[in-house]
Amino acid sequence: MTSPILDGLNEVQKKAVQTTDGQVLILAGAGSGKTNVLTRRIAFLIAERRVSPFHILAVTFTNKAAGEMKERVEKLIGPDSRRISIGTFHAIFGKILRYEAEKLGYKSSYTIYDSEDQLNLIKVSMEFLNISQELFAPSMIRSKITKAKNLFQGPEMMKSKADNPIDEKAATIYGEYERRLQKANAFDFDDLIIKPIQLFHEFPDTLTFYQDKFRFIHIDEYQDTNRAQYILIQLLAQGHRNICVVGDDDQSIYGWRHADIGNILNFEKDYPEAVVFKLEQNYRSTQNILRTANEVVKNNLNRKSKTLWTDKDAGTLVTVLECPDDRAEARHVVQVIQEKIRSQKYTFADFAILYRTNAQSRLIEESLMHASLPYVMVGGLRFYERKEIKDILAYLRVIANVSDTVSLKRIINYPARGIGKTTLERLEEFSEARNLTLFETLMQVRQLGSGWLQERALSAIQHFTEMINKYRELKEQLSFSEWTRILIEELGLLRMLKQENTIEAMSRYENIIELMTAIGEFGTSYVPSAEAETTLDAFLKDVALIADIDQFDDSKNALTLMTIHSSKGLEFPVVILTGVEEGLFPIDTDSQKDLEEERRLFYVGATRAKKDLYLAFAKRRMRYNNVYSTTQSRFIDEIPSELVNWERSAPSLGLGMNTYPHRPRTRGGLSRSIRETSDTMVESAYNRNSHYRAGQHVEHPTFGPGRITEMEGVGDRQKVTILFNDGVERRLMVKYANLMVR
DNA sequence: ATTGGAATGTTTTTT
DNA sequence: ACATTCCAAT
Repeated sequence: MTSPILDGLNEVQKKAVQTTDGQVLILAGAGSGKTNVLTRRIAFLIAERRVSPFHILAVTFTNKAAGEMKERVEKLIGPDSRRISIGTFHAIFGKILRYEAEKLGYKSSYTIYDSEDQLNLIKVSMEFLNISQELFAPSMIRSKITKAKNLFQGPEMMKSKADNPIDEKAATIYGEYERRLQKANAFDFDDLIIKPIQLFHEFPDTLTFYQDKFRFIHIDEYQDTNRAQYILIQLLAQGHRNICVVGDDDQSIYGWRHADIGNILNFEKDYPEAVVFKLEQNYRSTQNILRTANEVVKNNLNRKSKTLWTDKDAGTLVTVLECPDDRAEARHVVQVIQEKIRSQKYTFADFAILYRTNAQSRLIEESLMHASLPYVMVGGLRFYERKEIKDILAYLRVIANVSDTVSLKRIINYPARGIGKTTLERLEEFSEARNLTLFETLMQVRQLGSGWLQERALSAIQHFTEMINKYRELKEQLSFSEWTRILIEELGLLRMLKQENTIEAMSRYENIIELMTAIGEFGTSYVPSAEAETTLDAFLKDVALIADIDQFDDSKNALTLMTIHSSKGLEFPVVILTGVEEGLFPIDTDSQKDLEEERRLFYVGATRAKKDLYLAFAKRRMRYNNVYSTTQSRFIDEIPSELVNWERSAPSLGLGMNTYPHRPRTRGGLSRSIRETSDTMVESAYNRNSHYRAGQHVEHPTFGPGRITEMEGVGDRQKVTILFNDGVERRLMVKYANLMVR
């Protein structure tokens, strides 16, 4: 059979694509084209096997991966592909819950609680149960509850399995927490997986419906699924028994999130008839990089044996950068990048700087800023988790779902309107006694107003409920972005921030504007799928399920900074792993199991590289407040020495202009505020040397002297095209370029 | 009810 | 070193 869908695939890949019926396990090493196989398989099902897109389910690990897969399938078979269900577990089953909420006693306007909301609710539950938060840390309780949920254990089962007083207490809190979640018409992240299981158990008809809908099931990154996800998929797959899972046990790095590597290791036991394909040819990296990754991961005992190979060249050696301390490491990494850009045909976007912990990004960022190199950072503090954003989202959530008590409490007195702690306490007691939601109590407070609250509080409450109700009506009449604009205006937050006029307030101000832009864009692009989600519900769901990596925009010409976890699935010509030290990477050497996961993480990081791989480590590093002496990671020792080129970092003083003995300090501390204020800071830098025009001679710290040939954009987005003396024309962001007028 | 300063915890990775 | 939370003062 010849089909353009199979073009360019190797033999194993073709077979994997064509084996559409029954159970298929695709063990796909890093860079072996597994996403390609998956998309072609889906296209093949539709185009060749004449399966309706309606009957296909594809679960990906991130929204970004889902988006890319959608795009690629559409390219192969056209717009019909839009009816395929592609998305993350959370997105797909969140949507199903939207339709089926009533059966479980929820409303379809349910709210999704993130871990901060979760923690709030756990604290409330503990207060209610009179359990000491000093003795039982709420965050510890949360992790126990979430673990139970991921193992598909309810409060009763958790209690019966508890073998110590802490677990028993946690199970009790779990029960109360569940009760309150339900009352708030809210699901937490884990519920998006386990409530569908519950739904399918309780309503066999519904299960049958979805079994019949999803006749062909695909799960990407199967090694990172957990127990609950496993159960959910088993239930669905029992219908037509067509299930294809793709994964790589060597890339299982989410054990700490209760992912169960056993799911992939035992697939053949679950399905004795399963056909297994091994994709072992790597199309991404050089031999040296691949050998490095293989040699290290080989030390793991618990794995399916496979060896990646490539027909590419040996390539350059892996470079180990030994640095005296963490600052020297950051500086050296930047020097390596500048040198490569100068001497070879590399551009900023070719580089990724990866680290084990987000905290490591700070020094690297400082170093990059100092050298005026453009970068995008994935992770860190997330946009939608910033306080000012969450405050506004809380309004939207309450307007969508007035039962959402966690959000309601967040905004009831923000901005301050005279509903204080005592008032709130009374209201909550009252709600509890009458089994009302907090909002219901607020609505009734006037009728019952027999002196139990002060008149001032009463009228404040009335104002508040009137406002919320006004917007509940307004949202039916105006467009999403129109009524949110009016809401934000009425709250007066922007005015407050402007008055404050601190750097931080300005950054918050900008963030709110950015949120409004995002709302505007969402409002115009969202196409409601008939009688399903309202625009508001859909927006809130998207926001709740967004991952850092989803927002990563690889079209910008900038270096990439992210954790190794976030880098899974991506590739870059040059990858620099930093902090490759004992105690940091591997971070925890307590148990063999954890160590093996760290080693797999190393494998993931190393195999992101196409051409050049750097491993940097520092002999001394600041953590918390102290300086610690460290040694190179055992992973470095596990690499055969003939693959390694060892470089010692130059001493930190007396170097060229790229060192920064005393970096200019903004007032007060650095670190976090840099990220938040960078726009403002850059703006002032931009104002200092703003008036560029075409024809002007300028100097760039990396590329040297050149002449401006073209200008475009304004403010932060201003770009210049410069013809440099090496004859290369480059387009740069003025914001980052740090040009000097000559 | 709001504000400011002190005490406390946090950093491993995140849907 | 930071941010959040807690507590006392106004």
